[in-house]
Amino acid sequence: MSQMLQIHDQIREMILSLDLGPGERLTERWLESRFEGSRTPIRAALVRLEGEDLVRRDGRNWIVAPIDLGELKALAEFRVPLETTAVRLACARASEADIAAVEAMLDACQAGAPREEWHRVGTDFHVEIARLSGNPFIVKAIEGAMTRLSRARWLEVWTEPSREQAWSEHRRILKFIAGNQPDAAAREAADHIGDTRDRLLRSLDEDRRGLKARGFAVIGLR
Amino acid sequence: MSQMLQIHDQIREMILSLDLGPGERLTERWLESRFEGSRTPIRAALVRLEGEDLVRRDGRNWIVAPIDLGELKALAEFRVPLETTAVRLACARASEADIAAVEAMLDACQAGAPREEWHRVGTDFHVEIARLSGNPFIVKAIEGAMTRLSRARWLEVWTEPSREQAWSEHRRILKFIAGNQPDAAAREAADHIGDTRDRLLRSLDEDRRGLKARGFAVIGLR
DNA sequence: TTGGCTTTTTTGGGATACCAAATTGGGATA
DNA sequence: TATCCCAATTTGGTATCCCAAAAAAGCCAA
Repeated sequence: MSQMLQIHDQIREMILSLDLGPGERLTERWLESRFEGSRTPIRAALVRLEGEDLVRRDGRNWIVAPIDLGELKALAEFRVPLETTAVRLACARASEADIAAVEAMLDACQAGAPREEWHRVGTDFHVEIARLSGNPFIVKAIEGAMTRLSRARWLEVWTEPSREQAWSEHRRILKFIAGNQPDAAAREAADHIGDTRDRLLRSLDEDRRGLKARGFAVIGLR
Repeated sequence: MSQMLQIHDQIREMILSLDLGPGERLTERWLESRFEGSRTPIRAALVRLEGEDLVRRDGRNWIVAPIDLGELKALAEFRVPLETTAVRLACARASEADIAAVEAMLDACQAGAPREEWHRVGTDFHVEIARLSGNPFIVKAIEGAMTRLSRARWLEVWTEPSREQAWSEHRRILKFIAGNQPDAAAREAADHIGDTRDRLLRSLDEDRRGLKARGFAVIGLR
């Protein structure tokens, strides 16, 4: 793989894991020394990351995209029609094997699993459901939405009960798809997205002092 | 504006106007001489265009993204839930002035207008409706979808009657939004997207010999 | 100390240099 | 004439180089 793609993936990973804080400035020269490559592949990686909206311009400078809490509501509003459509299509199109694979993914994440694992599976579930729809545009849109949500979900306290609730909601959605009950699956999916949004906003609101203390640029944080 | 953005916009325009044919190979050195800039800004522009899926990699080479007729169906399937949601939100949120502005845009395109004008307004209408929803993610998704449709619409015969029908369907959607009738607006929008897809596929199918003769890489063309 | 001014440094944008891999083109050979 | 092989060319990937603008650091005077 080209050096540029390696650098792109590494920076992306650092951003999504909050290793690079939201709003933090990135200089091409610092990245140059950090990744031991020249500016050419680094600049290409930055342009690419800008297209994914993980990195932005601030005047002439590069910054890690801040987290915008206002976006979280718009994002839920965006996801509802897409994911309800996705589960309906999944009912019509997904094979039993496809569904079983998603089920296995959920099973693999048990109570003792590390936080990173829960985080990843919680994102991947929605992408995989989108994939069951068979529509690549829906998949890409959900991928983008979940990526944008990803960092806020790290910030979420992500307590045991909220994990439990999300997990059981995922289960329920999948069950309705397996049972070919599109209306119920769609209703469940819409409820789940709304619940998740509320959980997220509530816990971020409770934790706002901690976020400021860590110096993260979180827009819309009172 | 930076040279890279100028070059990006110019290449983008050439692609969307079919000045650069779908599937055509682009070499960085040719673009260099064509735009009288060095490879640095051209390379950045290409990476950016790749993010918009207007340009792709073919091995080590750059090519203009081919047109995939199979995508047209998936694209309509993607647009329906988004645009029905958009018109519903527009009913709830758009001001009379906002709606009047879109109406004025339609009015500005009269019978004698050049083909380019019809093409542009036909795309912009959907983006502007999405904007009335107030949801930036819906706007961006619709922009992307309409961009991907754009070139296929040039290939469409785009006859007088089909123009007429599209125009009156647009009118009807807008009227229902102005009258705050979300259900009717949504039904109208869904029908319009389906009708457009059918018109497009039918006329592309009829015209397939002409497309091959022009050497365009059109995937899924029998 | 502080407020404005100048000088120095740093930064991103662009141009160019260099390389390795891939492609192309000829020409020798069967 | 067809085929194989090697040299020359072209291409994208990367590393540097140069520049103008912006930011930072001194620095002097009030």
